[in-house]
Amino acid sequence: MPSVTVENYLKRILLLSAGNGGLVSMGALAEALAVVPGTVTTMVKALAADGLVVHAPRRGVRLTAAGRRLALGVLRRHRLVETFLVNVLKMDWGAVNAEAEQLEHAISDAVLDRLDALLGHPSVDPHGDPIPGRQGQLPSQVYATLATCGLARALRVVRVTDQSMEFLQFAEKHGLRPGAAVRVTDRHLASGLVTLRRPGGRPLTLSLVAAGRILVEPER
Amino acid sequence: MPSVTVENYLKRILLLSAGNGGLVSMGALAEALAVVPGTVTTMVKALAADGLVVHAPRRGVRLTAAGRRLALGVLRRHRLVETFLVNVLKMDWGAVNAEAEQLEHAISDAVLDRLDALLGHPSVDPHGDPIPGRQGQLPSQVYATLATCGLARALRVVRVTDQSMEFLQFAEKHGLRPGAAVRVTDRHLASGLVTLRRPGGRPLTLSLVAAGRILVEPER
DNA sequence: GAATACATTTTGACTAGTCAAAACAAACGG
DNA sequence: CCGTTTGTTTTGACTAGTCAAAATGTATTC
Ligand SMILES: [Mn+2]
Ligand SMILES: [Mn+2]
Ligand SMILES: [Mn+2]
Ligand SMILES: [Mn+2]
Repeated sequence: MPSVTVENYLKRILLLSAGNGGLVSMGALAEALAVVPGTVTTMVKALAADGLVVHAPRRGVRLTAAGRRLALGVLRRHRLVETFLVNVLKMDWGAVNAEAEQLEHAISDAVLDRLDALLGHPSVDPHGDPIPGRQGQLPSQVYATLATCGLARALRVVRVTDQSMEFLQFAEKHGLRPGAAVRVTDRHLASGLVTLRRPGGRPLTLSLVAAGRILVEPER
Repeated sequence: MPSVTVENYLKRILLLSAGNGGLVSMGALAEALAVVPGTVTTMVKALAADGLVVHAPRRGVRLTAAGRRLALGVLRRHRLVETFLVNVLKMDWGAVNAEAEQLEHAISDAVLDRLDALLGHPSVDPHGDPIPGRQGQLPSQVYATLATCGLARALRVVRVTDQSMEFLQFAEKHGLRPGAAVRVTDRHLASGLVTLRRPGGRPLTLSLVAAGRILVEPER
């Protein structure tokens, strides 16, 4: 019963509220939703009137419990759909975000439950993004990134936090998907470069910014 | 790029234009779309301005080639989605129409092609409704119905042309799905009753109207 | 502590889609 | 034929969502 627009706003607020204390600025929201800031102000006031968000004027917006519940539902649909598209339909993991952006609004609970069962109740999507549970549980473990981890340690990629097709295709090409073994051989702050090595692969150099988008955990 | 509303209008016009010479009345369209007739008149004028339909005022509306092309695309998505929901997700064939009504607007060509391949390029959906081809080919074979076929002949159900959950569950319960063997043992026009027999099943009586919703062909 | 810069909010306008109710045209029935 | 019924169109109003541009508030800088 919430509109596609409302679902997109709520999901986006949820995703952006990770960084700050849950407060999302109008500007960041406008940018992410590709609308003009004035539009966001207007919509956020409407969402606040519906009890889905709290609007602190000139400071930002945060989800209420009800808003968060809805947002997690959308996110669950999004990530289960992505998992389906990759695992069952064998689509490219760089393409599925755009597809799921539409499908997340068209999947009923009945279909979602069947999909979830078909996929074996996965806990993460193809990018390693955690899939919220049916009751909205969202495990939020903190991981190191290739920009912050220790040097020379045996690591495993757990998540790639960049939805852009270019980055994902680049990562895929170099075997940097969740589960892949990797170790950082060198990190040079002045030049902003990180060098990695994958077992049986050529050394790979990328920027600190890019490295920061790849989350890792110590091997076993 | 056509909106959900436009897609629904075009698909509905296509489905309703079967009966007449392609001309659909405003009233029938309004009824089917669950909007008021004035709304349909307004929308149809907008569709005509976009070259998707031809509006003959006070006579009706018909699809242009462009409109028909779009409508067939929506119908293809609808019926492939229904097939997926029944064949892969094992959903009830009475429930899938409502689900597909939403999903038909959210499926991209890329996803549709994969789905089509996964399903083995089916030519009909779970109700026996023909699935338009990628280039919009729509086989329109004419079938007899249980209300019009010959008596005592060995028949096979090919299609059930009623989307309502009640009818479909009723049909399912009595084994009347596409492929099922059946023969009409008696037809009584005065009372409007048709009696059938399925091999290994009890005799079943239904109204002429209901019988007319079940299309059949001669056994082999 | 002003002056300036930047983000946010407000205002006014626009589009898509809808309804209620009045006006209208065509068909029908006596 | 002429009045009545029926379906269609028109009119006016409303909601959701959006943008452009002006107004406003808060931070930053000197
Ligand atoms: Mn979306
Ligand atoms: Mn993802
Ligand atoms: Mn639909
Ligand atoms: Mn069907």
